[in-house]
This record gives sequence, C-alpha cells and structure tokens, in this order.
Amino acid sequence: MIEVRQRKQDDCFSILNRESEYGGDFPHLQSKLPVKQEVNVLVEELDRATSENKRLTDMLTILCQKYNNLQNHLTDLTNKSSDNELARFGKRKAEHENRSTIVRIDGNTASSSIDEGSSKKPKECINSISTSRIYVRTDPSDTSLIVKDGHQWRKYGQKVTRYNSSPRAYYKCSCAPTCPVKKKVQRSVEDPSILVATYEGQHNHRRPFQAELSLSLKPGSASMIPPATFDLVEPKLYSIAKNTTPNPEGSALQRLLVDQMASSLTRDPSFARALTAAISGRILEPNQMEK
DNA sequence: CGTGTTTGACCAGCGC
DNA sequence: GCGCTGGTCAAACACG
Repeated sequence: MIEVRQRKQDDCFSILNRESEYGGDFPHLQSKLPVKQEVNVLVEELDRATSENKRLTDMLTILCQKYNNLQNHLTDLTNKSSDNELARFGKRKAEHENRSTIVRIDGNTASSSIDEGSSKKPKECINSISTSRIYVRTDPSDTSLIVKDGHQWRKYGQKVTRYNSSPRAYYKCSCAPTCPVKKKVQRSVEDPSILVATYEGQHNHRRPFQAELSLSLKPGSASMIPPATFDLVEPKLYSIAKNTTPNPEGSALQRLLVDQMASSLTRDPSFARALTAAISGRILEPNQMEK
C-alpha cells in the first residue's frame, strides 16, 4: 500500500512537471505550497474520490434493485386489474385486454399486439407494427391530454371510449411528413391522474426536441413520473439493466435516459472532479499492476 | 395568413 | 342485417 501510494506520488510529480512545462490551466497546482505536500493533498483527494465513486456505484446498484422490485409489484397489480376488467366487461373488452397483456408481459414491443386493436387495420399490418406505452403522472385537475416526449405531434381526433369516461386523443407525428408513428393518449381508468400514452410504429427521423423533454423531466415541473418509472409496465427501458434487446423506439428512449443522466451528472462540478479523479486512478492502475 | 385544435360525420370490423 | 365501437377525416374554428 505504501508502495502504491509512493507510486501515485511519483506519477503526480511527473504530471506536475508536465503541467509546468506547458503552462497548464491548473492554477491550484501552482500555489506556493511545497510540491510534496501538494502531492499528498492530491493523493488524498484521489483516494476520497475513489471511495466516493465506489459509494455511488453501490447506491446505483441499490437503486436498480429497488426499481426492479417496484416494477415487479406494479406488473402484479396491472395483471390483477386486467383480470378484474375481464370479469367486468364483455367479450370485446376481454379480447382487447388480452392483447394488451401480451405486450405487458413479454415486453416485446414488436409483438403482434396492437394495444387498442385498430379495427380498420388488416391483420397483416397489425403484425408488423410495434407498440409501446408510457405512463405519465399529471395534476388530476389538469384536463389536457398532452404528453411531452420530445417529438412533435398533431392532434387529429378525440373520442370518448366505451369503458373510460375520459376522452382519448389521437395524434400523428408531425416531425417528419412521412413519419408513420401515431400516439393515443387517455387517462387511466384506475388513476385519472395518470396519462397513458400508446405509441404505434417507429419514427423514421431523429428526435427533434430533446431539450424540451429535458425541461419536462425536471422535478416539480409538469410531473412526468421520474425517469426511473417512465415506463413501469412495459419493461423495455428496464432492459438496460437486464441486457435484453429492445426495439429501436426503446433504444431511443434508453439513449434519452442516458443523455438525461449524463447531462445532469456532468453539470455537477463535484461529480466532474470525482470523474476526473476516477479516470486518473484508472490510468495509474496499470502502473500498480506492474509491481 | 399559416398552423394547430376541435368536433361531428363517416367508415369498417365485430358480435349478436 | 343491425347496432356498437374505435379510428379517421375534414370543415370550422382559434390563435399567434
């Protein structure tokens, strides 16, 4: 350990020397403290950052475990409520619910199930369209059917459906003229404060309004359910952790979440310092291995 | 005036 | 065949 520490000090000396050669932009390294003492401070900070990094990793692991448990719990509840509705409503509803349950259970968004079962679509078309669903918590007093997801949508219809008193809004993606994606937004029967957005098809263009989504994801704003619970029923987002192969739309959401995390973390100066320390620690590790 | 939303009409699938 | 239902269209309307 002492040897390792000495080695880190040597490496820091060499870095300091190089910095002085190039007139580097680390003014704190050019203070009047004795160099040896400064190196000790740096090494301590490096150790502290490393331990903090480990602590953050542990926290992330725990967070993933909790999310897993929460999702399992919600899936159970959803399945139960589906069973209840099967008993309550007639055959038409039963078939509809069965189809949507397939999506929820296997999480395969490219499966043959169309959530609301467009009666106009030929069966072969239904088989080729992928669907996904997200749940967004809103203020119950807010009657708008707007889900900010980073894309631009044009509303082309609204209907009150048989088994849900709240109207269902129909949207088409207007980001690109040829984009075939459609979206349906309706309040949940069980919890009117939750908006259920069902997406059909895949975007054939890039997401244009990521910044807007960033705003909507901020805590305390229009109350998007926190990113970790962005899509609780359909586990494609969770497939990040489970290492499955989601469809392209799922990948887009994954990238979005990763971007969100990355941007929020990189904005934090302390995290940037810790990251720098961790990286420099990695660089130093091979030297330690040589011993 | 251009763009997006609203809303009644229409269409097609499904069950009876 | 008829009625119910979900999905779509398109004219009217609102808004910046």
